[in-house]
Amino acid sequence: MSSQKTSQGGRAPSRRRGHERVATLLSAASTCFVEKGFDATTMTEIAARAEASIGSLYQFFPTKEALAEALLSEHANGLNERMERLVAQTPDWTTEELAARLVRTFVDYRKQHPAMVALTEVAGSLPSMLGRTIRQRMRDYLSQILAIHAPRIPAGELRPAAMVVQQLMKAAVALESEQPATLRKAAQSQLQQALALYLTELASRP
Amino acid sequence: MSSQKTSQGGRAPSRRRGHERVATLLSAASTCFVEKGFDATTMTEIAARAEASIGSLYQFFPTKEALAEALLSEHANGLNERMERLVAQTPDWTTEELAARLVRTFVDYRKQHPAMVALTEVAGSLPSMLGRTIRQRMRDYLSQILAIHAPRIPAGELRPAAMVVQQLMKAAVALESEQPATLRKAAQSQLQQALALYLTELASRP
DNA sequence: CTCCAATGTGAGGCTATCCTCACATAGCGA
DNA sequence: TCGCTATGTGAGGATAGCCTCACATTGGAG
Repeated sequence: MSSQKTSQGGRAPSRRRGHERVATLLSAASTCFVEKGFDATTMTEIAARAEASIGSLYQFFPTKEALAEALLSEHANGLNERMERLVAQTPDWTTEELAARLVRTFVDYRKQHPAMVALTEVAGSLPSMLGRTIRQRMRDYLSQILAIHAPRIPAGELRPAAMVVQQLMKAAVALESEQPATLRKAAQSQLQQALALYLTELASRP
Repeated sequence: MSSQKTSQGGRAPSRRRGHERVATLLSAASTCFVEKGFDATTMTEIAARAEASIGSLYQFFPTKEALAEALLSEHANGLNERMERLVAQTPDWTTEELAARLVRTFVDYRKQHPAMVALTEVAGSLPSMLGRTIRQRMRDYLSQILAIHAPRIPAGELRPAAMVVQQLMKAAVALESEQPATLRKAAQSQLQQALALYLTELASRP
C-alpha cells in the first residue's frame, strides 16, 4: 500500500516516518470502511486503529473525503494496470477465455481490495469527479477490448455494449458476497456463461 | 401511498387525521431519501418537508430506520404484486417477450418508486431482516418463472440462475440513471438482449 | 356541550463527531 | 552539538442531529 501524493489539502509527507504513517492511516481507513461503511466510520476510529492520534490523522487528511479519494485513486491505478494487461492479451483469447478473464479480473481485484466496493458507492457524492473518471476509464478499456474481440460491431454500439459488460462485472462482484460458497460459485459460473453468450452474439453481428 | 401498520415502535394512527399525516410523512421521507440518500437526510428535514413538527414525526416513527422499514415494506408489497402477475403470465410468453417484460417490470417500478434504490442499499444494515426477506422472495419469484419457462433445467441450477437474473435486473435499473437518454436506451436494449440470450440457453439444456 | 384520547408542537437536553490549536517530540542537516 | 522543520498529541470548541417532554389543540363519542 504505497502512499504517493496525498494531493490537495493535507500536508504531504516528506520524511520516511511520514510516509509510513500515511500508509498505516490509509490501511486503517480501508479496514474501517469495509467493516462499517464510509458514512458510519469516524475519524477517531480510523486514528485509533492506526494507533495514531486524531491530530496526526488530520495533518495528512483534512477530511474523511480526502481519505476516500486517496484510497480510491490507489485502487483505480491498480485496476487500470490490470485492464491494460487484459487489453494487450485480448487478441489471443477465445470468447469463453475472455469472459473468464474479465470475471476473474474483477472478482480477484475485489478480494484483494475489499474497500473498493464501499468506496465506489460513495464516489458519486464525492466533491471531486474521481468517481466519474474511474467509471469512464473503465468503459474505455472495455470498449477497446470489445473493439478488438468483436471487430465487426458498429462503432455506435460499442459504448452501449461496454456499459452492459461493465454492469455484468459489477454483478459478478456483487455475487461475491453470497453464501453459501457452493451457491455463490454456481451463480458466478452462470453469470460468466451469460457474459460469454453475449460476447459471442456481439462477435457475430451482421 | 397507503399507510397500513406502522408496526412496532411508533404509535399507530387510528383517526383519519393520523392516517393522512402518516401518509404525508412517508411521502416526504421518500422524497428526501431520493434527493440526498438515507444517511444524509435528517429527521428535521423530513418533518419540514411534510409541514409537520418534529414531535409529530416522532409520534409515528420513533427512528429513521422505522421510516425506512415502512417505506421498504410498502415497496416490497407493490413489487411482489407485479411479480405474481408476471408469474401467472409467464406460460404465454416467448423468451424474448419474457426478457422484455422482466426488464420493463423492474425499470418501470423504479421509475414510480425512486426511493426503493436508496432504501435497498441500506436494507442490509437495517436491524430487522426485511432486506434479506425481500431479496429472498424476489429470488423465489424468479425461480418460479424460470421453472415455468425452462422446465428442463435441473432443480439444482434453478437458484443460481435466479440469482443471475436478479443481478441482471439490478443492472437494468442501474442503467436507468445514465445520460444521455439515447445511450441509456441503447444500453438497456443490449442488456435485455443479453438476458434473452441467457434465458434461451437455459431453456435448451441437455 | 363535555370529556378524553388522539394528535400537534417546538424548545432544549444529550450525544457524537468534526476539526482546531497550542504545544511537545523527533530526527535530519550543518 | 544546535537549530529547525516535520511530525505527534489530545483536550476542547463548535456544530449538528436524534430524540424527549410538558403542554396545547382537535374532534369524535356519549
